[in-house]
Amino acid sequence: MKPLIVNLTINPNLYQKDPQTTRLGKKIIEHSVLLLDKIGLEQFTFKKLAETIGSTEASIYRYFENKHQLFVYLLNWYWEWMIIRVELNTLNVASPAERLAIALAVIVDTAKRNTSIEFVDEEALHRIVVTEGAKGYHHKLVDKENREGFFLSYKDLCGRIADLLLEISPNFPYPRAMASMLVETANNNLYFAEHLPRLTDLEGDHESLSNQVKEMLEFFSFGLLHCSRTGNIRTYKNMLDTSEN
Amino acid sequence: MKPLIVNLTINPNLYQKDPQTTRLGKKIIEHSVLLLDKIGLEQFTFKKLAETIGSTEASIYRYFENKHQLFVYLLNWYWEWMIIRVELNTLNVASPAERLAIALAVIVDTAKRNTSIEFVDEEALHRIVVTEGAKGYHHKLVDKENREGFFLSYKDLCGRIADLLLEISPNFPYPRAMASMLVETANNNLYFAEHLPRLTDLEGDHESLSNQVKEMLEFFSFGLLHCSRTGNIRTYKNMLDTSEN
DNA sequence: TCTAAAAAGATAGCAATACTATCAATAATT
DNA sequence: AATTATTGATAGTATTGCTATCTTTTTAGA
Repeated sequence: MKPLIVNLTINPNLYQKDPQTTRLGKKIIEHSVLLLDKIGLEQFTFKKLAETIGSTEASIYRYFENKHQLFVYLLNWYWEWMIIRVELNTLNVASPAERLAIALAVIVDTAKRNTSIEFVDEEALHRIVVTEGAKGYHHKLVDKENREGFFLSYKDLCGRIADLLLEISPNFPYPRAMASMLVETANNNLYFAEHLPRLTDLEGDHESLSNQVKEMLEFFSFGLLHCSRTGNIRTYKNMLDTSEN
Repeated sequence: MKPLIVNLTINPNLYQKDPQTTRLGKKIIEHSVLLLDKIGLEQFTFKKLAETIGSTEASIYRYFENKHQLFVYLLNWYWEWMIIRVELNTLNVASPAERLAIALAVIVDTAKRNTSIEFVDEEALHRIVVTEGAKGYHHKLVDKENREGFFLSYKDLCGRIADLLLEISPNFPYPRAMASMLVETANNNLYFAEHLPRLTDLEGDHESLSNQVKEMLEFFSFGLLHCSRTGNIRTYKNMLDTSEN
């Protein structure tokens, strides 16, 4: 089946001129993903980007105020794409537990790709998010940018996962924290396995690794959702204390 | 009781000249913490730091190659301090579950402070770690820096928590991933509560918040440790599926 | 206490970064 | 074909991220 080519809506505060509307704009998106993947956010400059696409710094500044805005634009692209994939892949799935499992698969990128974003290398974009995504919202201007809606898509994505958690266990005490934890943990463990292996238990090639991360996230989610139905944490702690082997 | 003033050992690869040995070195540490807390990593420059301590750029470069090295130096300071606090506060505690609870309290900073680091504002340093810590190891040079031991302290800290998890439940399948998740989740939720509240369920003033984070991390840990003893995840998922609310 | 060495300060300079402004050339639309 | 939007070309500025050199001050040892 031909992948559905999706068109993403991005908050206009994230650009000066909508890059999706022009040839140069699309080239900027396309090659900024490739260049960021290649050299990383710190080394990335508009000058280098301009050189690789045969344009000029000034032209790129017409689309984005600075590299941070461009970076967050790309993050939004990614989050919006995740939302669509979760949506699409859970459409006809009745069981909320199954829908959660699908959402987790989408986030670690093991779900079958039945969507494609025009002119963007999705795997490169995923690597960028895994490697540097957190920089998008860890800085002194978060509050201002948050007010301007820079992180709406991320919050929406996490919100949908939180809703699934609640649907499964309406009394679950930490749906939002759990949702953001699952997303962050997915990315972190992919990153750690490659660069700081002592911070994870998982290893193997890309595909095997993704599957392991997915399994682990299921263990965390379904384990805790189950807990919140059956017992209370004080009890657990005491049980663990006394049944020492 | 007077707090124990601890002296921290930092990997020599993290500095050009040991800042702990000179007056200027100590001033650099002290004021880089304050300045980073105030203006953030992006705006922080050696020039500004030099101005605030009445010194010069060139002099600071004698201690640190660049601001990234200084930043990771401070992160190591923080991690080493956490290790010492966990160690000290769990010394005479027999129960591993209790020791884990203490470690979590130290990480979210609710444990009683019975140590102090000379000339460093610990609360400012903690805020820096919460806000920007992840940038220390999310970049293109991780592998090189990891080989040089830049992250040994972080891995050690997480390793100790992983060991506690295993001590409580020897069959727990993801001790390392769980340990790094707990540390990252602690920082993230403190950050989210302040800046992106939809990504967490917790709110309140600093002290109340820290306590809530601690409770949540206990819920996650003890809940999952319990799971790993009693059931298997497939079962949980199926149970959740069929016993719909 | 004098002396040598170490540390810090002062100054200069350079290449790269992060922009802004202006004007000419090209492409797209009507 | 004319008008408008888009891009390119060029220039320029302030800041950043360094390195180098030389002088002055501080420190430690004999």
